[in-house]
Amino acid sequence: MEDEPTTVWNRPERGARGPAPERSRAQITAEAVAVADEGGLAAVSMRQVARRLGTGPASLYRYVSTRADLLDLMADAVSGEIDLDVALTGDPVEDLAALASRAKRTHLDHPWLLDLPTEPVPGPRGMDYLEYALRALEPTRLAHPARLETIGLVNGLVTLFARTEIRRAATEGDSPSRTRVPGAAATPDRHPLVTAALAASPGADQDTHVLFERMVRRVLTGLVEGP
Amino acid sequence: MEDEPTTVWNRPERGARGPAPERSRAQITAEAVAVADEGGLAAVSMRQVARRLGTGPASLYRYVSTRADLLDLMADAVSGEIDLDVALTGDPVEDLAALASRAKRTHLDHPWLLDLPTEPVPGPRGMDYLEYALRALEPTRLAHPARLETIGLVNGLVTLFARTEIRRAATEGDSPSRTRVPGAAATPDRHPLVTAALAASPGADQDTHVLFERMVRRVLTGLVEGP
DNA sequence: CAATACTGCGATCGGTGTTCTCGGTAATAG
DNA sequence: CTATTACCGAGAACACCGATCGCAGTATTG
Repeated sequence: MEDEPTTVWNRPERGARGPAPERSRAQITAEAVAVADEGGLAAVSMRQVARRLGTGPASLYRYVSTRADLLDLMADAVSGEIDLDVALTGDPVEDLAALASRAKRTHLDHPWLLDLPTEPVPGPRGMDYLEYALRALEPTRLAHPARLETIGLVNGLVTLFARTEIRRAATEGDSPSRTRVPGAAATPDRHPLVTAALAASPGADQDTHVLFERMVRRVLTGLVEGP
Repeated sequence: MEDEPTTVWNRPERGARGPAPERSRAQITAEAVAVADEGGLAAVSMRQVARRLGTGPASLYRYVSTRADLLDLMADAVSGEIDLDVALTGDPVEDLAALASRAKRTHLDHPWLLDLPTEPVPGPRGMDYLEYALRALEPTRLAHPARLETIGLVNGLVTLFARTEIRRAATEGDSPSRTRVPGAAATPDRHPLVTAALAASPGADQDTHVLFERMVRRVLTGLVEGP
């Protein structure tokens, strides 16, 4: 009936009694991020991270009560890479669009962010991000819940475009005829439009980033000054 | 240099030589979907599915070359639950919005869809869906790549709203004070706007579905008749 | 100083995806 | 009609995973 707090963020980093811990959450998190950056999220196992830290898997559980906790820490750590020192202009659309751009950049730097099993519980860095976004929306007449939803939607657009850009970058290096992966199940008679559309999109057409910017601005203007 | 096709969809379901298989991909997929529906995606293990089919884990690899294949099959199977027999009206915005609504319904019926590690490779059912969406966009003057991107964006909105609705439904049954999970790392002094916004969003405000419909229509009108 | 509460960590448990192998079976080739 | 060939089922095993337990050692508290 009186169980412990459920997220990493309200569990104390360490107790006050025993010997000083030889490592810190930040250190472990940094190592885990490094592992994920080079080997993908699947490579982030307790054993792997422990090995790179020169310790045993069991020791990590002094700092983290589960693997999911570690993933939350990782997500929050890279959230801290988003620059929040950019001054706000006062135009909510412009400010949020710029923020979204920087957030997408972080997703491209750490593609494993999109593989996180469940949307991570925001930590202090994520809260800073949210606070910044809310400050950008301050000039608005939106109700408070609507502001949160707006930010959520922008974040959704970020992950959406980040996903397509990452996929595009990953498919880029392969031979074009072999990597018809998305059209594997397309049959020309049953799916004429699909085959036509797939055939007509060989080049990376134009920079998806400008499409992203335009999209975000359009959605934001619609939301901010609409009803 | 000459390796086998990489997706389930172009691997033959069975060979022509040996004894008839005792099961089919469809049967295994159906069982796996059932497992996921009641136990979440984590419950879908080869052993679990095999046990429910009354066989051993190794046998499943006659039908599926990896667990990821099984997940692809599952995703495509539930894609088939989206009704594609609804006649098109000729209004792309209206038709795509209606389609998106039905797609979101499917996501709510199978919440594990959002937990899929990577966006699954579309199968025949997914292709039917894509073909239908492209037919809806036929009256448009959009270029072919732009049509695919539009559909991708609508799908993104579907997953986005499905995620929030699922989360809301899951959090609904808990006591309101204990389940302040999202605000676990919010500190009132450092994040005044966040705490204010979180405090002001207790009720489920209004139906998110109408917000979804409005959002999709707005985005679509902007994309379809804009440049 | 004694009690206490912590840390590090080897050993271990139950579970996972996947492969090997082998006996049996059905379609095909000669 | 027989021999070959390619397939199917499945038991056993491998390597790895997340997580727990218990114990020796250590710093803080009373």
